Amino acid sequence: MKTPPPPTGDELVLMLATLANPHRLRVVAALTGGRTYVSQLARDLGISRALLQVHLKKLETAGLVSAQLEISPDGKAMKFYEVTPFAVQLTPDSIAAAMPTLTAADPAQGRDGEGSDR
Amino acid sequence: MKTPPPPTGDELVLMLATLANPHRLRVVAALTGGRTYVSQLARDLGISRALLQVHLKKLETAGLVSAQLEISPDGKAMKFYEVTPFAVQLTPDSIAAAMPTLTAADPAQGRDGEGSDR
DNA sequence: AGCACCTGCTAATGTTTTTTTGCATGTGCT
DNA sequence: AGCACATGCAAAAAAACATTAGCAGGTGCT
Repeated sequence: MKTPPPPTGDELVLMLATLANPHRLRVVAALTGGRTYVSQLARDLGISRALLQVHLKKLETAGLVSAQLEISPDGKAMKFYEVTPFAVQLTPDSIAAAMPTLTAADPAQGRDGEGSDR
Repeated sequence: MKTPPPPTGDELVLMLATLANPHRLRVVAALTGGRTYVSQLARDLGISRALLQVHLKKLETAGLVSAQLEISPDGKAMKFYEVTPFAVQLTPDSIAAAMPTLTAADPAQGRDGEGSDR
């Protein structure tokens, strides 16, 4: 088996920012136990559907979960979610390695504001 | 060598929330190349000292970096920072494993608000 | 004394998240 | 028709975070 391709700096921040939330971590954990549909997941986690949907959308945007809309035998439209099998190693070095691909406002450009600070 | 102890749910969120910021990631990356003092680091990264200090404080609170105040031979007080050699594997399973120790507002307690949603 | 560096803190401001509320739509069953 | 479930979206309120600006204090050198 080979190591999964390391994320770019931007992907890394997005991933970290997405996982840096209790609700979203719980969602990932819950889905690790198997796929489910929105309403059911909301009941399992004890949060409102509206809130859960927002979190699911962010997780999906970060590519941490994926969804597929299915029609249950009794005609109900249900959206099932499942986790994406991601794997990222977080260490000072892995972070340093991702920095060159971080495009977030890089101050090391024209801006300069030191000197008369005191 | 053995695997470092997995973080608790709370430590995990704190760590993720702390790293989920471009500036802080750059700080970690910069320190990976060796320790430095605040003002120098601010110049290297091209950001204000005030801003850097705030970020350093958060990184330190999360235990990702540590500092030691030193007096340079010419009498200047300088605060050196260095990275903590952390290592966390981020996968659906590692996250699920940390959930039982996540104390952030756990809806699955007394609260109950389903039923008349529509 | 005045300048160059170093550190630290806070109040105020701007921005971005997070959560709630409310409304719309659709199917099946009684 | 009315109830139970499912989905989706968006505006508005609340809370958390990021950044700036300004002030304080200290050492050494010219």
